[in-house]
Amino acid sequence: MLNRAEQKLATRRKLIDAALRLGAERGFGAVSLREVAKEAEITPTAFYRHFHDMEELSLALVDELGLSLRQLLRDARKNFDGSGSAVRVSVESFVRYVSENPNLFRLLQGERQGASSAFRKALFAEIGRFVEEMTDDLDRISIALKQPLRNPSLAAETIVAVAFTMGGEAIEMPRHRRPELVERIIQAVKIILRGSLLPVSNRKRKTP
Amino acid sequence: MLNRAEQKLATRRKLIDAALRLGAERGFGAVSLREVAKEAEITPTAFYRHFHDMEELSLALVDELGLSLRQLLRDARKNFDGSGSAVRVSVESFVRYVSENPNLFRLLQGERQGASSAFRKALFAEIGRFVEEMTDDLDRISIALKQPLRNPSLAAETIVAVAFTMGGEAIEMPRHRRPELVERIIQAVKIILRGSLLPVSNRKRKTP
DNA sequence: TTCTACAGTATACATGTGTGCACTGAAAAA
DNA sequence: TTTTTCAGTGCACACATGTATACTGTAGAA
Repeated sequence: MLNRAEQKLATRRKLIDAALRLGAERGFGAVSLREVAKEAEITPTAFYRHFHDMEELSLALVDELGLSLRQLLRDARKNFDGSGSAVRVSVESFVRYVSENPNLFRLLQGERQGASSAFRKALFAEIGRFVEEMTDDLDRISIALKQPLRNPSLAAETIVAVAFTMGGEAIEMPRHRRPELVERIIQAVKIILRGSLLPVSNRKRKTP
Repeated sequence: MLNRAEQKLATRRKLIDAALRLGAERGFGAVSLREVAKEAEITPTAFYRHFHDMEELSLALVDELGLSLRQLLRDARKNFDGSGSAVRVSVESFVRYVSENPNLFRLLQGERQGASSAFRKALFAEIGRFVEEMTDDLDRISIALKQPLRNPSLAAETIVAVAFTMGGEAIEMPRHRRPELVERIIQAVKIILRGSLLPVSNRKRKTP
């Protein structure tokens, strides 16, 4: 069986999952402590054994989100075996991630505006980390392909903005139409990468 | 003085403004009917003379948003006198819009996820209209400049996604740092436009 | 085996919530 | 002038909310 610490952790998980489920539908600010407790099958007062208020729970959700985003990056890199299109593989990983973690993703996109200040700060920190990692990837790729980019960090930020925005649509879309969405995101990302390329100097072109 | 119909309209405005103010901070789902009524300085029961519930109020907010977005487009076009950079003028108009209508903009960006289904539907319809108008503008400009674009509607969608995402940061940013943000958005938009340009065929380049 | 720490329960209370009902007073219609 | 209309009020209700206080049962330390 589970020992005491494990049991406590399990209940904590239940609370986090409950908050995620309820918050994704209505927006996190509209979820009450009592609702979360009920959804997690504990009494309202037992809630305080885990979090001192809803605000603290929300910060735990952001941690959860950060973790999952790093997992996403790892998956995307793993799935890219060197052959094929890195963009396609990444976008596919991303849309799969959104499909499999709709509640976390809703948190990410929905609470940028609207939540408490501490919450927003934590959220933007996670998004910032994600953009940084993507910047590193872009740097590496552009060096490997000898296709230098003007402003890799702006390119990364732009790609993330577009992917996150368009990715949000995936959640409410019937599954069979998601491949179309994947194609559109891929096209958008390619537009951004193409627009970020430094022009190849004419000299090189003219003397093959 | 105000006649009866005007008075009623004035109170309706107060309700809408109140809802916008409160909803922008906490997320719309977290705002109660009673709060809105109090903020608008009427009794809770008088609320029902204007809207049959909070959901209906929220749809009025979306109308408000649509109106303001069309106003934004008109302003941006008006401010562009033909000289200078159309991108710069548009982005400046946009960031000014966000600065002057922070609550409407929060509604736009914050409630895509999380609100009721009818609300989201209305919201996306407005965003869709905005993207369409921008597509038309891009078409016109690219024809005027004889620089055809691959996929104007995808370009427009991408530009809107990026501008709306980055524009959201303007609200919480101290005023004096907004010019930097404007520059970053301008760069991002230019990246997208550049990436959307059809390659100039080599033939034309080689025979001037 | 006894004792203690502590996750979870039960009960209670003040306050907030949506909404029904009967009302008022003044603008507008008759 | 009299009557009607109707935005806004006051009160009342059943129910939800956050949280304080006292409790219980059991895992794990002594």
